[in-house]
Amino acid sequence: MSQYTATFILNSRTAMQQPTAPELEILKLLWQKQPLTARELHDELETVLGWGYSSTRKTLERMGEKGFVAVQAQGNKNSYRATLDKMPTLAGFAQDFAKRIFEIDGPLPVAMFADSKLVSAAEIADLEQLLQQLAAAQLTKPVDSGEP
Amino acid sequence: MSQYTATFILNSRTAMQQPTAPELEILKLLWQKQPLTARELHDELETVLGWGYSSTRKTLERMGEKGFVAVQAQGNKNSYRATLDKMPTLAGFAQDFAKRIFEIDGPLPVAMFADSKLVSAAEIADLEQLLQQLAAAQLTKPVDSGEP
DNA sequence: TTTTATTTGCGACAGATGTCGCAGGTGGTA
DNA sequence: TACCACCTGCGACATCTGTCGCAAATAAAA
Repeated sequence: MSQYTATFILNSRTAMQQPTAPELEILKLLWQKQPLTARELHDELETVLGWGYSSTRKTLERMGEKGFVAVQAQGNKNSYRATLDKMPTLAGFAQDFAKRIFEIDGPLPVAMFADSKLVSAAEIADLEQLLQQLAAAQLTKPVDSGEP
Repeated sequence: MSQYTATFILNSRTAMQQPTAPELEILKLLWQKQPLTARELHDELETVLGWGYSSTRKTLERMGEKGFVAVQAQGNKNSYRATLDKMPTLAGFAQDFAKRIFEIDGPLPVAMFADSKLVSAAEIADLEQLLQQLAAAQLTKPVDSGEP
């Protein structure tokens, strides 16, 4: 079975939000190499996002509030580590995409992820599992009536 | 060849934005049956989004400003029609998803859309074309340096 | 220990989105 | 023609995001 916990499925009431585009960029870096300081993260992101250092830090700060990353004060500087697991997060995006954009109910065929620069063969196997779980969970989920 | 114009590719400076989640919901309805009045749209959306009538109209209004829909004053009531073409829009979402989330450069395999409740076999063929174009366009596109 | 280079926390601001409510028309009906 | 139901334009407000800048704290260097 999968070594990951399917972070997204739980928590129906709080509607666990997905990371935004820039947040995902940061998470990707962290999944590659962990932990990293704000400065390190920034230096990599700069080329891609063209941000000022402050923007990077603010984003990190907000990600902390949302529980996407954990801060570790190491001496005087903080370093960050992802608290969101890679594969469940990615699977969540995939499922949401399939469902919301294309109205595909069953799990997506993992074949489509073969060319991804992000996932290894081993991870693809996990992804398959996760996608299946998510698809199943979705079918049993009652229609959200949006009551506050 | 595809009967659609690839609305998204053009327009590099203005960065043609994609519709948001609720906006897409509205577009989907319009692609199914066109034109529709605000009230008609609302009655269908209500169950899914749990919105008030005003919210629906405001969203429609903003979609008009963005050029996603066109308004037609018919007597005293307005009806709306989508100005965004279905397949190019969907293809845009797919490509963006592949690229931004999974870092897949080539075009997505169309097989994955087979189970979509949204696209017919004929449309899948078009989708394939569009995805290929988008993937190609992406490769030649220079890195965005974010200069204002 | 005084200075200098970095950090960090936090406040700010503009723009996009979700979500309403109100006031002023218009058409049909009594 | 006076009234009622429904429509439209438009202003408002709370959030979330993207993006900074500043001042206080800390570590490293002189």
